[in-house]
Amino acid sequence: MSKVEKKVDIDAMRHSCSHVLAQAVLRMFPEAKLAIGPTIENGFYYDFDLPRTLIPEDLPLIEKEMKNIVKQNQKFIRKEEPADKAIEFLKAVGQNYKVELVEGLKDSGEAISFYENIMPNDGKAMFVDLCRGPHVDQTGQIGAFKLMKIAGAYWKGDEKNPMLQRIYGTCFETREELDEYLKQLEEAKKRDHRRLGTALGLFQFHDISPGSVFFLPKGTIIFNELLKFLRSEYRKRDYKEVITPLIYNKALWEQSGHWEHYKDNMFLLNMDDIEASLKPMNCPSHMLIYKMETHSYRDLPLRIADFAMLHRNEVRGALGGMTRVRKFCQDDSHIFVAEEQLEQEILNCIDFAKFIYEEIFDFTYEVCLSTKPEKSMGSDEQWASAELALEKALEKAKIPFTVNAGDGAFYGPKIDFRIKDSLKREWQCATVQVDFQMPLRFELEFEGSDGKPHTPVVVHRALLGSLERFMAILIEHYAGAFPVWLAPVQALVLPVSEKFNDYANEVNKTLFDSGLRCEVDSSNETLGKKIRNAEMSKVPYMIVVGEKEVADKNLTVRDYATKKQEVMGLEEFLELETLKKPY
RNA sequence: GCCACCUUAGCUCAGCGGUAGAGCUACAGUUUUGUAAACUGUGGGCCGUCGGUUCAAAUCCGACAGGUGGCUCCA
Repeated sequence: MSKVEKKVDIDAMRHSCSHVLAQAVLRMFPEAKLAIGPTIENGFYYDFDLPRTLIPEDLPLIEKEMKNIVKQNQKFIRKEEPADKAIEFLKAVGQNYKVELVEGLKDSGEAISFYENIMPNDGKAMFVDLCRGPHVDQTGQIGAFKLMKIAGAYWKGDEKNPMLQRIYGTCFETREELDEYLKQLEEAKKRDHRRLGTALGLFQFHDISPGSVFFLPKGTIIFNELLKFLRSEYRKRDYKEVITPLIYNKALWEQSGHWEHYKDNMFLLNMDDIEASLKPMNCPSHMLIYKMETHSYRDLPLRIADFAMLHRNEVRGALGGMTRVRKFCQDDSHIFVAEEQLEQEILNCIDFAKFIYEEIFDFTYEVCLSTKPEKSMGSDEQWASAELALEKALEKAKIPFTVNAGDGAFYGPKIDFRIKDSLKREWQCATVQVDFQMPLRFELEFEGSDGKPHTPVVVHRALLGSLERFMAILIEHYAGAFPVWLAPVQALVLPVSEKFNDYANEVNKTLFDSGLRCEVDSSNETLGKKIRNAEMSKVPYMIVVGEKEVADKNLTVRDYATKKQEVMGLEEFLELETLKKPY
């Protein structure tokens, strides 16, 4: 290969690498059955049905075999076959998963193509795989790769199908890029919210209540600051907060339809010998609240907000950190509108979300519009108008979005805001959903200007989503170094030695009285150690006081973000722009 | 729920058939410190739980619990 050779297509290279993986696995396990092996972000995977389960020690052996194949510089040759011949061939070699794939393709009219690997010198056939391509020309063009992990995966992603063994790999053009990527993964692990949560004393989990967070005092501060911020916005945006029960007679869930659709995910209990449950969501409670009074068109939009804790009995395997929990709290609201107010209200929600995501937290996010699923309630006209309302609002807000056809809730279409965690996994945070069904089920009404009863439309919306999940993402976003308004400890006063403790306490009291969350580190440690401790707990401001500061009645302020130190007066410090809250 | 792996001191981890280890933390003393680790000493463990194999189990096997990575799910 010459160095001036045109850049290989990275996806073709990764896909070729997955074929090399399959060939290597087939060498080790001739009876292996191949499923699919596509490229993914930063790499590829391949699913196999193998005679035994793989162990982690297998990966280096497979990798070694792969390196041999790359060294042989086998050629990739594309061949097309009629579907019948392809099936006949695949059946002959016992590749039943591939047979199934071709059968699925048969009627699509798509050409059935195979890629064969042959030795460059004698043309000896080494491996052949059903594949759409494209591939690189020769295995020698595959750059640096590494097999990452083994996982189980259902054939065609359906849990009724047999579970296959999936091997994940990563592949880059150069060794340097691969190393850089592996380093990035290491760095990402350092900002994992579970690790930082423990290191910074924010929260813990306990075996005794899997899937539920114990917020420690410092984590509780962050949680409550988020609530304070939201409440201040609610005041401005005319939301009305309510407090609702957690336990409900099952009759409520029967009325809402959850008993039928969601019972398996609810924690059931007994109340006065009646089946009851902890609420997994707030909607029905708010329908009840709506019905507690009569409503005029003048009341609408009526925005009911609730921070009630919700319990969902998620299957154990789905739990993970604070991103997927059993007990959580949403910044939930149900907005009751007249149909003609719908589009404007959706726009209000989107503006609110945009304000939070962009101006307050500076997140990168992706927005997705989910439309009518197969199983749904309501008329096609209603769905179409709701989908149109969501689409128009997104366009007006100038938010780019993708459409996820058929992924809406059974009661209406929705807009999701998704944010990636440190490991690049996407999590749904904000959601804005239109619902025509719940108002009908609960027979909600308002009196129109015509004096007649009308049915309102409900907008379900949560902007942070679950506060637990949002906090997890915030922790990773800031790598634990929160903006001052969220920081559990905002300033730490560090006396240079015991002699200056009095002055330190005096400074601390002034800061404390002005509302700052501050502490004095009067431990018997060197200043260097105190700085180190403060740095590790990511305190935004370290205020050093010693002989000079006592004499000049001022402070030396070390800024966590900039690592710079500046001498200033107490008043001056309290005036800092960064100390201002967004509420 | 499914597949794989993991679980040792408050935290991070070593030990992997022969009487339980380190660093940090905690506590006590010395030191009085000027911007990322002062020094000395002392604590601290049913080696996740239960069962099995063995003369002997943190170590091997099994079950259970919890966690992690995937899959499925995620109103």
